[in-house]
Amino acid sequence: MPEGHTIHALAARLNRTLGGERLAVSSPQGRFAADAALLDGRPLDQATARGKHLFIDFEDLILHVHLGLIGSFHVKHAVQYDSPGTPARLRLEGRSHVAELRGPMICALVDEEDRQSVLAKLGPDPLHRPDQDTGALRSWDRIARSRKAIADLLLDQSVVAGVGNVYRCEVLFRHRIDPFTPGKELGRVLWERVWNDLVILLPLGMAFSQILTMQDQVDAAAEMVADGSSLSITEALTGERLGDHFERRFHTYKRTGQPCDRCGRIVREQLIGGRTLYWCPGCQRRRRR
DNA sequence: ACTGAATGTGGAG
DNA sequence: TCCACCTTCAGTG
Repeated sequence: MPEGHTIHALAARLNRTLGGERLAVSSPQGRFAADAALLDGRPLDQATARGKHLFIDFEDLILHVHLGLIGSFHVKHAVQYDSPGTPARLRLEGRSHVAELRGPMICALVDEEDRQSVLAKLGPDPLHRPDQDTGALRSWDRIARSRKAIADLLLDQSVVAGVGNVYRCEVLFRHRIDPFTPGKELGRVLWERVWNDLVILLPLGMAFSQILTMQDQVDAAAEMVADGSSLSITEALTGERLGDHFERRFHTYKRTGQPCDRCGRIVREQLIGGRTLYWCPGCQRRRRR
């Protein structure tokens, strides 16, 4: 279930529940056993997310994790140590909490040079504060030079880091953009609006552990964060509020064959950028700029 | 451009 | 019961 908001919430949660502690590290499943032994007994200094990548610093050793499509990294109270189903690739056990990693695409020990080369390949991340101001221009540099469709470019992690299939479909709908518009024909001003929207949407997704793109839900969520009374700072910053606070609703994602909630035209799907794109042919037409 | 892995799980049939 | 999938990379045409 991972787009960028999930990984950032996970990093925050690991810091809160296991940060600073010396951990019992193991690989019940076995495939990571040798490396787990190297981490065993070391302090977890810091977990950091960038795009969909997670880095966990254990002194000079760095654990690099990418969940891929089906990976999961569950953090739970140590008392509820009922490990579900298959043994975990990686198990981190602290005094109060246990984290278990299953089915990751990447789980490897790396050095600082490796980390920097991963980061160097990533575009700006709407959830990374230093990128929030500069990201629109940095990503526009890439988009403006590309003939590829904007729907394709949005999934390219070297253009924008952290956006996945749901956010791409939904943000294109929110700005009524024809997904097949070549990057170079999109227009800088329109792209800036999309970027600024992502800078709002991904942090809200992180705060609520749920992708929110319907404007009524976005407004309600933003108000709860600003309000502070209904959502604690901690919850907002760590994504501690898990799911089911909002009904799962989208404009186009997985709505093939159903009428568009704005214009009534039938939502369509098509493979682009290797993934299923959902869009409304009525709202999302090519525009002259 | 397309295919197969990693391997959990919710929703369609 | 099946299978697509909020992902990416390595390996093949």
